[in-house]
Amino acid sequence: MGSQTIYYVDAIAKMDKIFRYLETNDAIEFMSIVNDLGISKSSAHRLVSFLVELGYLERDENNRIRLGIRLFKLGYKMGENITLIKAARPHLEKLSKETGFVVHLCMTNQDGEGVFLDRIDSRAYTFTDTAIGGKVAFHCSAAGKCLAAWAEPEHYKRIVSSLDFKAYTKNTITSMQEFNQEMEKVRRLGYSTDLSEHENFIKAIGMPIFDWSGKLVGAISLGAFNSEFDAMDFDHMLNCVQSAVKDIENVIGIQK
Amino acid sequence: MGSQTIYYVDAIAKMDKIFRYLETNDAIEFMSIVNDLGISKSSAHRLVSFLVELGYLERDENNRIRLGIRLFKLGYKMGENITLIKAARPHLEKLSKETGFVVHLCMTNQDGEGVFLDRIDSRAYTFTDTAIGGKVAFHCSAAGKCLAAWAEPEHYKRIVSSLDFKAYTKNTITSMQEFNQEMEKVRRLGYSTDLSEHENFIKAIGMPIFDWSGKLVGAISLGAFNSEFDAMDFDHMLNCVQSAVKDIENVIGIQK
DNA sequence: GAACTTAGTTCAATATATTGAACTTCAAGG
DNA sequence: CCTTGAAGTTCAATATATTGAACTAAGTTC
Repeated sequence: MGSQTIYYVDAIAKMDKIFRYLETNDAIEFMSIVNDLGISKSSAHRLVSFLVELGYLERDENNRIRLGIRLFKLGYKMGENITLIKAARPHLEKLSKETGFVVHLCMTNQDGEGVFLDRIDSRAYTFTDTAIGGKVAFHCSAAGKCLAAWAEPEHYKRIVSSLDFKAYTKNTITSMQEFNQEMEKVRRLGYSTDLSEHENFIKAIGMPIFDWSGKLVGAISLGAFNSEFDAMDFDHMLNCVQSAVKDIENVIGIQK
Repeated sequence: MGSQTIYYVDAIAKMDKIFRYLETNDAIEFMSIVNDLGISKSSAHRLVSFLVELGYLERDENNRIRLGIRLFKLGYKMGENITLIKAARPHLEKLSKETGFVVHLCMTNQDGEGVFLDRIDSRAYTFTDTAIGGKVAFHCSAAGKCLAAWAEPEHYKRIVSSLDFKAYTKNTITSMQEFNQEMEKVRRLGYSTDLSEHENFIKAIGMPIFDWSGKLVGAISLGAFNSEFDAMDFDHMLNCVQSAVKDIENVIGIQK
């Protein structure tokens, strides 16, 4: 799966362990770093204290450890480098407002993986399992299918070879044959669907975003709980997504 | 000024140097890490390679080094912990739309410093010098004045003792006496102003945000170029800012 | 194609960080 | 008021990382 580690810097690896832990836990106690992450007390203490000094970690009112504002700052700076986010944001918000559904923006990162770039929550709820910056499944998500379907040939090969076909629901695509058929269908229709293939209670439509040269730059998806999704006119949803994509593509066309 | 370094972890300090460098430079060459940051080639190479493996850095098409998606992800996660951002966002956008001006959201961090949390650019321009996560000046910015004016007594003392009274323009407050007078005025009026005190060509109004218990949680500011600012009715601006603050305070009141 | 420059690699001596064990506080719970 | 556990500190032996120098490879410039 992941590329094997060739390089190694101890303090960085430990820091990364702590950050990973803090992605699933808002705040942790110092001793859980020692006990759960297997870092010795003295070096953990030094490392954490230094990271707090630099702002990468913070201590809350109960002296528990949290992610620090430095990461917020750097993450924002990183996000500014991704022009797609800025270009898409207002149109994703409009799309979410029009439909009341949850909107996701995704792109392919440099390692060829699909990642979530942005999410607009619906008025009523949010999908908490789609972490911004986190990975998008290619075989069972609407946006992921688009990223795969219009990937460059060699990239497509890499995607295909990396598929694990994990069956999240009974509708999940679990074979290469099914996947290739689905890809052809997506390319033919110009959009993708996720019909409860990742979560039993969620359906979604996905559509690719191309730049002026016709290169795939990302994909958006519009998702909702099954009952809501089924209750809405499919063509209307499709039109809404389509026009959001058009708007985004126009903005991208303007900027360098 | 800054708290002196007590703890130190070499690899982390080097990483921080690189990140700092990448805050002002979108992409850098490997040798500039060696030459400009004074990190030895062999350890720089190992460190950078490992940080790239983990996703904290990325290499672009020209093999230059950039901030990585991992920081984006962690920064987003960190931002989610700051509920004020989420609560305020839509109302800041509304305020920006109503006035056409640039809106900033600020709060005090755990070290007692003022930091920018969010910025809504106007249709026409953006203030590129206000980095999200960066520091807000207490003596020469509209939002910073509010953060100071309604700070808890011991916090206020700390703020006052940390003021350097750097004179950015001829209007900048440069003495303790002036500053204390200004603070009293701000408290009396219920809002603050920055009349070209930081940038010669920019003016702004600031207002504090309180939670249900009356505790200061942040401040917003509405800024524009002098000509635009002067052209708009002051009371109208004030009303717009006021109603945005009210809306934000209502949302904060609802959530825990 | 000769001369540079950047990037990446290797190595042994040196400098630095890690470790666990032992100890001190401090606050909470019985 | 005694006990417990989390948090923080210190230390010397051990393990690990850093360093600069020397080298390869690849790309650029003149």
